[in-house]
Amino acid sequence: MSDKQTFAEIILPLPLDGTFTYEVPFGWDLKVGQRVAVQFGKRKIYTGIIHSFHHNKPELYKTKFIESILEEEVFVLPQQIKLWEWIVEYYMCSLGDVFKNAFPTALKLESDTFVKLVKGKEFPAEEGISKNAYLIWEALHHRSLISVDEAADILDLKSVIPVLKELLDYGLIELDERLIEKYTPKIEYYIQTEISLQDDSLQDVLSELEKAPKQRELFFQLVMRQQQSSKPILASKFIKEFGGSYATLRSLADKGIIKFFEDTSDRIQEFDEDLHDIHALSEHQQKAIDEIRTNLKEHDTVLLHGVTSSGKTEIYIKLIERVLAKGKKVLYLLPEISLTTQLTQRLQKHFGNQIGIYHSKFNQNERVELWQKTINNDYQILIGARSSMFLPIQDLGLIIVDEEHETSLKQNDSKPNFHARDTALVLAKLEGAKTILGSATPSLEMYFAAKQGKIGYVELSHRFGGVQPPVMEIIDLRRAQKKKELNGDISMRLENQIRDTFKNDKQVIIFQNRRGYAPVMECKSCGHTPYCPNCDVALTYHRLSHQLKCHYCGHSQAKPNKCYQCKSVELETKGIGTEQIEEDLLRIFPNNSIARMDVDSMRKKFAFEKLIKAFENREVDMLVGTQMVTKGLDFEHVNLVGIIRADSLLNFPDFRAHERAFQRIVQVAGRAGRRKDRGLVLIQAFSAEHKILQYASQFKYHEMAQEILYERRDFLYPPFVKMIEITFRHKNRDRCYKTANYYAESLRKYFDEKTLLGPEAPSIARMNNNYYFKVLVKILPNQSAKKVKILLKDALENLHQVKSFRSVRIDFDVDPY
DNA sequence: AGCACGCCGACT
DNA sequence: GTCGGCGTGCTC
Repeated sequence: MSDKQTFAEIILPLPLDGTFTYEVPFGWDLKVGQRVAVQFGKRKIYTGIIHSFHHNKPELYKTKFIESILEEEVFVLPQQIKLWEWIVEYYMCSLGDVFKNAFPTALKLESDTFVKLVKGKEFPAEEGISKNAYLIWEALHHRSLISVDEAADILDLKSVIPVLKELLDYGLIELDERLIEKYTPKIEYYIQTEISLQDDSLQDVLSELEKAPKQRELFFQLVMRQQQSSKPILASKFIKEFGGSYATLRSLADKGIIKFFEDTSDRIQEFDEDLHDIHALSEHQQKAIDEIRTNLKEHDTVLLHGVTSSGKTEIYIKLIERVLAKGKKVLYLLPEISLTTQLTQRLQKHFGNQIGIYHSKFNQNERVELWQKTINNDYQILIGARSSMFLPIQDLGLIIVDEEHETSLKQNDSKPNFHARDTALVLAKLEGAKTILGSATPSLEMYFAAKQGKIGYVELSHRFGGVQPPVMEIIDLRRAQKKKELNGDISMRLENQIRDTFKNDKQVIIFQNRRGYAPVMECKSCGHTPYCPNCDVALTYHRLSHQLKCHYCGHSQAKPNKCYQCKSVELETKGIGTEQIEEDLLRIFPNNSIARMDVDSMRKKFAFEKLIKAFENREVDMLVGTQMVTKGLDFEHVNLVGIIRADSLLNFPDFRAHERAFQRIVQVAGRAGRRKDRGLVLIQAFSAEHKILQYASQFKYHEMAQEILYERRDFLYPPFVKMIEITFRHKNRDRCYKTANYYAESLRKYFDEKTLLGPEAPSIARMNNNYYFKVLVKILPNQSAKKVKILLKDALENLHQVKSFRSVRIDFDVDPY
């Protein structure tokens, strides 16, 4: 027994600041990182993680005792808690927010409240007690335990608490708070028989089953199977192999001929194919590896700038092998979308079961198993998107952040708003590990850091196997339009080239930056466009479902036949999306197989994998898609890539728009001609002379970077300043603005008009019936970001002194994307 | 985030 | 009157 443990600080999965103090029951011996159950508030019980121990009795409130220890094993490592705390500080969120995001859902429990009868009590005859109370009391005679939700159902009442409270006050019922374990181990059924081929009883049984041929067949097969190997036989697999059903096996079991037994099994399938070695590295690859190693002697981080098709994966594999040989582990981070593709398969073929993959398509039970296997050191390499950096990996030696420039590495939709690349650098530092950042088009932040010598830099500009870079050609849509060389959104040049490519038995990828059919509907006579009732955005037309949908709140309605405003029936659709391009192309190429790849068509499980297989097997000639087609796909026979309208990439009201446009174009171009034949990339654009298109079409990364960096420096944008965006949200527009304004005003004394901007209404000023305002703060290089954050927090506290400001929701987004 | 408590408007 | 809607404050 440890005398240190009088009080424990507990991390709870709630969006509240800090940890909570609980008393450790006498004689308990707890460990940091263990999962415990504690009561929080009047009755709720939550799972918490032990953060630390101390004996400072809190003066301001009474502590509760820890209810129970959920298991002996530790689920969270001390270094993970350190990382969580860094995220709290840096991204200005609460520890509970991080815990909620970082920990598998199935292991974070929340209690449900049940009620049960107090024995031997009569229902009081007096008046004043309600009829509803009686109904619940009645119901409890039929079922001993009723949850609060069920009670509400019984009474068909929304607020059932007052009724239960009544019963509670009379002492008729009592509350029963239960934690329900969400993770259930997977149980599988095995079959066996005692009878073997050599047994005399075999004939007896077979003749006994004369009248049940199915049972006889299955029984016989089972006997044969057992003869061959002593491995336990999985019932489901057996049925798949020999036909029949569970019912047939059951009947055999009922007759006592076979036996069922159960066992827990892994949900995560093992990789049981043969392992392959990678082919020999090229001279350039080997040189890159040597350079990386030299760089790693001086730096903790190296940026590997390798053009598409340069064979970065093989380089990673070699580096991983070295780390594994030293007994250290590897974390391989990449954008979600690249996870489902060929890359993971390639790594698996090389490393087999040493790899654990953490995937958003895994269900909660699978995630728990992966988490457990990770902490048990079952994997040497972990691959996953953003959230895999929270896995409990011990002895981390190397982190690879592949496609480092991808903006999806930053979490935007929920708290904490962390950037996986930047957080990975901190994790590496905490663990004493090295980091490799890889990209064909590095982010300007990392490129700049490399130029300044803060991180190492290795450039690999040779494509593997002497593959030539694709030929890039810009098609001026303005000219094509004038010359009437435009068929819908497809220029004659592109159309002809597609035809040629098909003739040569090659494949085509078409990139269009927008999903859906035609994003907005417009009335031809009055110009009216239907808007979302809850948000300030035009509704998007989805042809397949014949609906108008809002991408922001999920609202959908049937496509109108008449204009809402003037009742005209002449409605047209404006703007182009993937659906419409697909339709255009199907019209032009009716004899070819065309598939669409965007969020809408890839929603189903394995839809992505299936489509990629089909394209690889050349069942599909042409792929039309959004961003998705730009990410790390490797197809041998794609010779032509078409970009429908590059302008849509350039005209974003965002300071990163140009950088991203360049990245997108170069990435999608990288899908063309990855083998012997030289690829062709056709970029259609109205602003054909745009400098970014020029740079992209000539693969002039350094020039592009130089130019954009000058602009960023002049206009105070990252990487020259750090930015924090503060979002205000409220149902009442006026109150929202006033709060944001008060907040901004209170900070003016610390900033000038160039470093404190707003409040400004965002381009979508209202979402889900909430109004939004934003304030942007820029932190100059000579300022301490830490101090600015304290300033912002203090201003928030100050703001909360005013009552009417308290109901406005305020969120910080550090390094917004 | 829950949940209680309190105030207010809408109805069996 | 009572139900349900929301604003407000608190939770170790």
